[in-house]
Amino acid sequence: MQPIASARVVDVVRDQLRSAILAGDLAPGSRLSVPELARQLGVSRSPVREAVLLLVGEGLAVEQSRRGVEVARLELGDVLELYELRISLESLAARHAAERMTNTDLVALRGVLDAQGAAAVGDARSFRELDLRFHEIVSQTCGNTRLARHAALLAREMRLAAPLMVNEPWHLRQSHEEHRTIERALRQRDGPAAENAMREHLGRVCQSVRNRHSTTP
Amino acid sequence: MQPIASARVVDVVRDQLRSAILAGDLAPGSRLSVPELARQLGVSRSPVREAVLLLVGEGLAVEQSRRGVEVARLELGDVLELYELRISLESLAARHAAERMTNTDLVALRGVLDAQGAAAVGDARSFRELDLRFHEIVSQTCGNTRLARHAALLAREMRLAAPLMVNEPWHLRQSHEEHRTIERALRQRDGPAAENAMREHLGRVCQSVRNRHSTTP
DNA sequence: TTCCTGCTTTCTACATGTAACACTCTCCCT
DNA sequence: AGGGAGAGTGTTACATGTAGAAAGCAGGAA
Repeated sequence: MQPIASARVVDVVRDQLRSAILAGDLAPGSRLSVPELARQLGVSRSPVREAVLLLVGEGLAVEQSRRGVEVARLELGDVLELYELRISLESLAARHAAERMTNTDLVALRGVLDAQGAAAVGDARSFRELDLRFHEIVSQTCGNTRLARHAALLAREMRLAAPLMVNEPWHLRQSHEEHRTIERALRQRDGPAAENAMREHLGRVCQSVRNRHSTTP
Repeated sequence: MQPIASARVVDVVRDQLRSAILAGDLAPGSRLSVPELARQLGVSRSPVREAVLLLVGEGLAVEQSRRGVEVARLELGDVLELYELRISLESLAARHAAERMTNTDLVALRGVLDAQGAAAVGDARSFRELDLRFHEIVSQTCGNTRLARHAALLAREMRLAAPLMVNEPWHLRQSHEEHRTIERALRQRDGPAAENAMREHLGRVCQSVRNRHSTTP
């Protein structure tokens, strides 16, 4: 059996807070009061304080000096910054993943895409979930552990901006097709093709977010 | 006067520990015992514990589950990972910096390069210091705050690998010339040229590190 | 010698105590 | 009515207490 070192309270609290933030239960701008959270979670303040600091390190929360920590509020500019970074990092990851992915990884990736193809019709929530899984698999199999870690951080931080995303069905379907193109390149072990496909995919999504908000400010 | 919010003990401790690590006073692999450090620094364990966790978040230390935290030990593979990321991020930063740098920034950059040109002869330590400043200025003026933050983290983490670096005078001189090329592109506001120059510069440095250690393992 | 066992020491992880500070609300003075 | 003092509340930041676990060491058996 694997090491179950996650019996640590701080890890549990961090995961719970992260889930609550990403699910929207803790809205952007909410103050994260350590004593209050400790009471609600039934633990002492120490692990809560640590967990909150870790979330700050992940970019999910921001601390203003002496006034405590609050859930990060992402503007359009932040999302564009994040996309720019994701384009750079994930296209690099895709290139390496094409050379280093195992067949098991490819099967998993195909599974995610098939599920996404089935869900793509109107269920934006499931679609986004599978989108995350797709990008996560590519990033985590690139062989560069630091690249994987930074990419995961960026992807998570971006989830805070869910309300700014474009959820039109045709747009989701287009994303799905682009995912298929990326997967094809990965399966053929064509690094440059995977890199380009990933860059174009994220670039197009970024552009659509930008258009969406420049026309309806 | 500006807000002197940095009277916080945790910030002071973090800076001291970081300096000690980067200066080599705390060698890679050293255990960071919270009670011991608290005694030495004359503060309680709480801020020390927080500071240590922050350093883990920065990649300067690693925690093995339940066995505490120790200063990160960078192998050749880690350095290559870091260079790959830096190439990706800093070349992107250079492109944007070309468009967004102020004239004041350019003057500062030129100043760093002139100092580097004067120091390049045999003083590898000063040279490296100015190398850091050069890359820092470019990254910090790119206009993308997250990109700047991630680039700064990578540059700092890489300082842990000082013993693996190549310090031959001809190599330093070559780096300096490449810096000049980058600066020229930035001054001419030529984004793509700055991007390419940065990518080639870091790529060459990375390659020289790789060669150095594949021939003398 | 090598291996096992039990003790000792130290640390981590969590809990709790507390001074100083920030915000809010009330009430009084002008 | 409007503005400001001041109490009251809640928080942060740091200090300290402590159970349990891990590492190191000693000593004895094979």
